[in-house]
Amino acid sequence: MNRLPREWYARDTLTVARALLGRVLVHQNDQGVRVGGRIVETEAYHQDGDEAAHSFGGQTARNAVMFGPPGFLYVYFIYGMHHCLNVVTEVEGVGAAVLIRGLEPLEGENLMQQRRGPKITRRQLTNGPAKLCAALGVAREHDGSDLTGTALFIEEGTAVADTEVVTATRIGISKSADFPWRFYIKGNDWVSKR
DNA sequence: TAAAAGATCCGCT
DNA sequence: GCGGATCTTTTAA
Repeated sequence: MNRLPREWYARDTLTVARALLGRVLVHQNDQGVRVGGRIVETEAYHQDGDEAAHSFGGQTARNAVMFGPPGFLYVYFIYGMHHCLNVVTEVEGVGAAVLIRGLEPLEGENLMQQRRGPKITRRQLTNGPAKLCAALGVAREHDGSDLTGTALFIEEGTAVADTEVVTATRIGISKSADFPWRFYIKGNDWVSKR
């Protein structure tokens, strides 16, 4: 399966957020063990006019990766106990990224279960941004990882038809909350509901 | 130097 | 459905 090239990410953030649905996010360790899943829910964040974005108001030490070149991973720590995983978009200098909110498990489910705990159902493994981060074993040390590299990458998978895509407002934010910048696959079990 | 808010999840009611 | 856990980042004094 081919990995998406860097120029694929160097486009309009909303376009990339929509196009990421159906792609496969994979984390492969040194032993070649793969853990991955199909992206079923995303949210776009952009520095222009989007008060909810970390990049709104300019570059800081935390959000520096968002302003870097596209095709890299932006991981941040939130609420004192959770990590969230983003894909950097647009050309270098623009602070924009796409939050991955939902993943359908495809590979390495045993390892996911191990990381998430024994009482977790299959659907609870990855139906939320912090959950999929834990399931994939992604944390702050992966902030700034190259998505065109060999450890963390996104394969092209299968694009999703427009009839299967739902556009909605974003979740869990208080500012710019009415922007329809959330995309998910209709009826999929791993979309974080609400 | 301190304080408050935050792109969340889980367990209890 | 509601609130607690828990800590990093940012902003203000």
